[in-house]
Amino acid sequence: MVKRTSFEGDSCPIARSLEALGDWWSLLIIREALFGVRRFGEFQSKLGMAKNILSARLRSLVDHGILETAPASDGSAYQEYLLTPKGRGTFPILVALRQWSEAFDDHPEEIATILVDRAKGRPVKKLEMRAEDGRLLSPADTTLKPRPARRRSA
Amino acid sequence: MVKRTSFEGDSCPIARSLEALGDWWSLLIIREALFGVRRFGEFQSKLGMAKNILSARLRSLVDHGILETAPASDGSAYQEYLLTPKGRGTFPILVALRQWSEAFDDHPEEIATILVDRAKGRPVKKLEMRAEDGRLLSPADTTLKPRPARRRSA
DNA sequence: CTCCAGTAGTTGCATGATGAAACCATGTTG
DNA sequence: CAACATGGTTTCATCATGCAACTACTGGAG
Repeated sequence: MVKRTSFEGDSCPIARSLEALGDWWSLLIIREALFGVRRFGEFQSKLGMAKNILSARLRSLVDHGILETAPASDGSAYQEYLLTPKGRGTFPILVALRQWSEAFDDHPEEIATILVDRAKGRPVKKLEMRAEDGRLLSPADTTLKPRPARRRSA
Repeated sequence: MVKRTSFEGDSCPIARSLEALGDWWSLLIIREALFGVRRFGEFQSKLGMAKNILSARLRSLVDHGILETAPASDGSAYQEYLLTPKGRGTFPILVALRQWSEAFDDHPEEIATILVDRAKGRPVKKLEMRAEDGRLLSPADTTLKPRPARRRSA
């Protein structure tokens, strides 16, 4: 069996995220969902992707608890795809991807939109990593520790 | 011609990021690089991936300006792969992926490591989205605006 | 009720991407 | 130079992706 290697059992949380989100279209589907897209046909026309792939991805995202299907809402007897809290929790990931493009893309003039604070209409600040006490952290200021085992004693 | 659809010309910055980072192994390679991995064989043994795929990904990451090849460093006449500033700029993306796993994974007990502040040994805070003036923003507090055209007048 | 159009998929087939292992080129060691 | 390690490329089988065609169901017009 050759199969694409799965990261499912991997102990690295990044690999585990990619197991659910790392497929070619998944994050773009979630992006559309965050914009309010709910219907199959709407995803399909906005993303311009093949319907079979969309079908497979939607099912995978539902299986991973990122989307859930709801029966209707606009009268028609079809179903729609709604983000779960877990799905909405991907927002920082999308913001990080967006900001990385904005900062490093070779052709930033081709980027059509900017993410702004709705109240002021001003661009949002870059995501910052901070310590518990609020100190700003750079990558070099961080390190990995083994996860403390959850106590099993009484 | 069938070919995987490319997001290269897409105006969405998220799609543009995924064009460079969205391949199945790319972010894990970058994760290792951020940990200090530099050599082909070291990537290969740590990630357990096929050498041909690693070779293709490394080349792609170099082409995208995320990694660069340097001639030596440890005496041997081989080359090594170093992160560029653009590559190091992916750190928030990896942190966002990690935190999403930590927050929403169905089996968080399988996650082996936690990212901590090196100085205090305490977990880093969750990434926060803030307005220019420092107000904390939720997804609903943000919206997209068309990018203001760069003035071409004299 | 019947016909027609639209929505939401599924199925089939062609092709690109991926994975495992073998092969190779170069440098390094004895 | 022979033997070995490093850093790949090539080969081939399988998986994933993409496109088109097809089906099932819904809703509305006549």
